[in-house]
Amino acid sequence: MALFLKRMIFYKTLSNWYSDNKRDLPWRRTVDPYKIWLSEIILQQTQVKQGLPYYMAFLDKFPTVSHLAEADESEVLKLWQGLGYYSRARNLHASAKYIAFELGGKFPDNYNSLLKLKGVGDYTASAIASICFNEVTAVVDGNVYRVLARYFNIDTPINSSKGAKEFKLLAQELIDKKDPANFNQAIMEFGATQCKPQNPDCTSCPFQSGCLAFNKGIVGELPVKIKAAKAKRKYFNFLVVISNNGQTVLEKREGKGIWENLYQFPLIESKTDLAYEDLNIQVEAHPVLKHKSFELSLYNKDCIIHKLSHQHLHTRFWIAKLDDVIDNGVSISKINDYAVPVLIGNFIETFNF
DNA sequence: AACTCGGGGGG
DNA sequence: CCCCCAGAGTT
Repeated sequence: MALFLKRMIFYKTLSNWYSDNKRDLPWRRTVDPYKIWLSEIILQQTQVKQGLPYYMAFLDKFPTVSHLAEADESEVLKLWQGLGYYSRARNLHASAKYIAFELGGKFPDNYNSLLKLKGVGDYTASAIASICFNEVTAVVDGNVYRVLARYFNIDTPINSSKGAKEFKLLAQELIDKKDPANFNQAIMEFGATQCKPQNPDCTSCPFQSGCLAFNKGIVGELPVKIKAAKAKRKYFNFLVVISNNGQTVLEKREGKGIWENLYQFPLIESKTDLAYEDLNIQVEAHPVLKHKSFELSLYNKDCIIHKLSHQHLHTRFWIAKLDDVIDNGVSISKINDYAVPVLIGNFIETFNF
């Protein structure tokens, strides 16, 4: 009985707040599972402001799951360029093909079926199932962790398996069974715009009297998170070849690491900062320059430091102007057709080919 | 359980 | 420098 009442009050307060404060976002004007799915994948670890233009561009180019399924992966990656976490794009495309060609175009319509899609985990399956199909499955994203940790004063680390279970269970107890779609979206919106990570607006918060963290003065200490390892330094030396017939060399990144299936200039990678002389020798001896006559120059004397969550890339670009043609080159005039990492894209934009 | 996977923005 | 973001997959 106490739980029932608590739940009632929580949702009443939340839904009132939401109806007064919700942003008008394009994916709130539809329950088309394809569009909701697309929005959820784009918004994984990505703020609305950053993801919004990509959502519009994807729907413009791929209005339905069939359009997406029939595209080449290279097209999908090109449209995803700049958004990061490129496995999302590869998995999105793979799942579109699965839906279009193996499920006959019928979009999975429940949590368990949705979970079978590549790139769809507990959060995304819950979001689509609740928003599109009114299934009572609570979402637990970064916003929900924060709101619940503060309101209920829970200090279990949110990025531990214990925390994941605990918060999922709590959210599932709190969710409004009559309107799971509205509950899920409301609690996330509340976390995103009011119960923010920094400087939450507690003075105007409708949950203030019931919020355990506020009443103990520990809002800033919650949620608790296990610290991530510090970023590692790596040293990237790219070889920008320019042939005498307007071509350069781009290589597709293979394998499991960062930027899988994106393109880059030939790369010499090292864990330590090699001495200039050693580097120069390596660049000159690189396979793509073998048996060629060229003039080598270092584009940036000071390293460009490209910062990612888990590694800092200290980068130099070497320009090799060839008095020759090259094998397997790509026209510099078509360089913008290739999906490249931001680090490469910035160079291409700045460098005057 | 720990690690990997991007890039942008805020303090 | 630190933090976070409508997380998921791999080891």
